Amino acid sequence: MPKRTDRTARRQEILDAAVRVFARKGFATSRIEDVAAAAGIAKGTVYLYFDSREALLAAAFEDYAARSAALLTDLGAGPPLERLARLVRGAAEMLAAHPDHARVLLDVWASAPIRTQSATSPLDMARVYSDVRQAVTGLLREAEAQGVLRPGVDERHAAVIVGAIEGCLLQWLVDPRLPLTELADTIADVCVAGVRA
Amino acid sequence: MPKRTDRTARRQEILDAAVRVFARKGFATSRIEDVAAAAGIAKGTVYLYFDSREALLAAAFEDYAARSAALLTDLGAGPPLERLARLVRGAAEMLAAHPDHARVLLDVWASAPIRTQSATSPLDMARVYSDVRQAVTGLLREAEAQGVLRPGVDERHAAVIVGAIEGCLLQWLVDPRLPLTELADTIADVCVAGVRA
Amino acid sequence: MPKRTDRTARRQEILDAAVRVFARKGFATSRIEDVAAAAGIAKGTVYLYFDSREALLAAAFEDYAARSAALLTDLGAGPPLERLARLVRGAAEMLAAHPDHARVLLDVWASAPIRTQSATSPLDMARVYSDVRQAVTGLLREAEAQGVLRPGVDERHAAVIVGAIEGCLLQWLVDPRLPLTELADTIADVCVAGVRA
Amino acid sequence: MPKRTDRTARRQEILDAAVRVFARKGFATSRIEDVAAAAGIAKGTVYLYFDSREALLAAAFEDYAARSAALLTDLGAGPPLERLARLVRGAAEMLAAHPDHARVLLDVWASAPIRTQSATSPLDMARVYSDVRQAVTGLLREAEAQGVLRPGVDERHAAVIVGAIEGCLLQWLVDPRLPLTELADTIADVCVAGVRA
DNA sequence: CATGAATGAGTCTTCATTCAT
DNA sequence: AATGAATGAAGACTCATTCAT
Repeated sequence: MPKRTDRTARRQEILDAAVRVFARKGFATSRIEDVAAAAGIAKGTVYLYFDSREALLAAAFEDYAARSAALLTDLGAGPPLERLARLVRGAAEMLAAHPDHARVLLDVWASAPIRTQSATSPLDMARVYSDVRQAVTGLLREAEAQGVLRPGVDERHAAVIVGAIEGCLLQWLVDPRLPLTELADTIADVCVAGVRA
Repeated sequence: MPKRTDRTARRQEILDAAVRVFARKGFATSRIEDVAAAAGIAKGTVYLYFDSREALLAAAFEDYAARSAALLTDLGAGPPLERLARLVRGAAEMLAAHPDHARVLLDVWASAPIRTQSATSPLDMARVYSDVRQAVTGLLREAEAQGVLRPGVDERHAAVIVGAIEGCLLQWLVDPRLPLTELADTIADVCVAGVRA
Repeated sequence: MPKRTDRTARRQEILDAAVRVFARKGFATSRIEDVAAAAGIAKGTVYLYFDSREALLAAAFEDYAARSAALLTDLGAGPPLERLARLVRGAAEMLAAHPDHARVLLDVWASAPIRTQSATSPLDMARVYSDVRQAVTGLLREAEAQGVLRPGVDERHAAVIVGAIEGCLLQWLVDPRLPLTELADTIADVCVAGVRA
Repeated sequence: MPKRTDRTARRQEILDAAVRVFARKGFATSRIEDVAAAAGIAKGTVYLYFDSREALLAAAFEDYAARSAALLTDLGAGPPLERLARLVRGAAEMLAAHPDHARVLLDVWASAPIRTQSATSPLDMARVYSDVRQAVTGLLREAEAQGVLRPGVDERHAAVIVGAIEGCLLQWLVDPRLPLTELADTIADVCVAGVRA
């Protein structure tokens, strides 16, 4: 019942609580009241900051999408395959560093509607992956121009590299015993070795 | 001579209808009545064959798990890395051949409970992945014994290979424009090249 | 929990219960559960027969509209002003005979949206009154043709005659001490005397 | 010298805003926040001037009741039937001149509790109509004393006359295409002709 | 076996009202 | 006085599940 002034901070508190709850129970069985309780506020207060339960999931996705986009711009300098390895490791580490957010991705994936045509949804996971593939494809092209790639490498390989990351993430989410962090190097390893000349 | 179809066949009809419905709308928004309608039967009849809505999802998972296990035993003969490539391609093709079942995996993943320790759930996706990783690890060991592997390859690489498949599946599910079938060779390509000596 | 077969009868039972409840408490404060309780069924059952709380009000209105339309066709024979008197009395008696339905009209009126243009609403009270005015206008025209009307009578007088009925109804609804039935003759009296040559 | 306006004026501003809002959306769907927004103030401020949402409706009714009472005292001089016609026209014109207030009457009517016995409510519409009927009855008695009434006219006719006004108002509220102002003369016409000797 | 009417627990969401600032 | 963040009671509606027919 305190009168908070920083709407943004309060919003983030609620979102963090939501991610925590969604991660524990899954989105499907998480009630708004659970989120409110986790945030230490009343049910109705959640609605002052988010339009609906869905909006909480969408906001969580936005957080992820933003972090994901940031990865693509912080690759530093160096040979393209080195930057690729950095990108792969960065992604794995980012996911491992935010396990609750990562767990919520399962729900984001599941709530992705069948996208026959285009249609932009609030949970445009397709766009995120497309962007990452673009970035990887760019790095592969650079490497190819430098002659360090074996022939026949194309954007499909970008999909496989992105897939390797997400697939390891998935296995880790489904079975936390899998050491995602330790896997980061291996992913980079396989991916780079898999395309190098 | 049962009436029209025996109990097992009718059960499978219902399950197929459920998979169809779950694939279109997602498990969360699919109602028992939708499944019944898709199967051309009444709501109550579903309960004569399945204990609950959850049981339908579990049964769909079982179908997948069985097909997945089958993949591991039909690798034929030949050099281990060839069999590995066959396994990878087989998995991708199996998934692409059953798009509705594949879509339901999104819901299976999302309904995976947090599994701190062991705990066997009706949706033991962890077990499935573990089995596949075991198989891949076996092939890698064989290859290693034959000296065709570069040094340092271990069971982590198995996780990455499995991850590449599942991650491509995921991207395809989230964005059907991605050509999963065409990707099969590329996945095998990268995975094998990524571990070969 | 009995298994009823006559859907129409059950629907009418629920609607009757709803009218009873709405009449006692007003639509605004009547909960679906109240209606269900009055009908001796569970809350959810109401929704098997009506889409929403609003739909119950709309259905109650339909009952009224139908009864109202019936009034316009059962005027029998005789001089037009006699038939007009019969119409007026019939309306008053019909309303008095169904006090609960009449009370619900207050809520129907209040829920009539502002109808700037045309737009057909499920509660088209405007249409009902328009129809009655048409009928009254028809009778007045007949009377005029027979020369029994004083000059200058037009469709406005129809509105006033309809108004007299509805206005008495309103006063009765707001203050049940007013004897609507006794008023029927007076309304007919004033209306006929007010237009006669 | 109060800040900008004194308490009474501010209260009236809010009430006017409320009437505007209630007229557009109906009382049932009007939220306090809507009223505050229409008045250009914050939600909480409304409560400094009105105890509750209901109190706003009651206050709107009071305004109407006061205007209605005023009608009864400004009839000027002249023959009683002339004053009656003036009263009828005055009522219709008053209502037409304040369409928002008139629209709110629909909600006032609908919120009238079932009044089995007496019971004074904050929305005593019964009292208002009773008072008007008294006034009309007074005029009719005067006319009767002057021998200008046909025999048999009593207080029931007063109810019909009041009913004619309110019923026309109702039709206009439900269907704004009806020209209430033009109807004023017709109402007076029918009512006077309906009772004159 | 099959049906589908009935149930009622479960949740989202709204919004009148309060009160700390 | 004014504000608007916070509250939480209230209620519409859904739908998995049951069971009488």
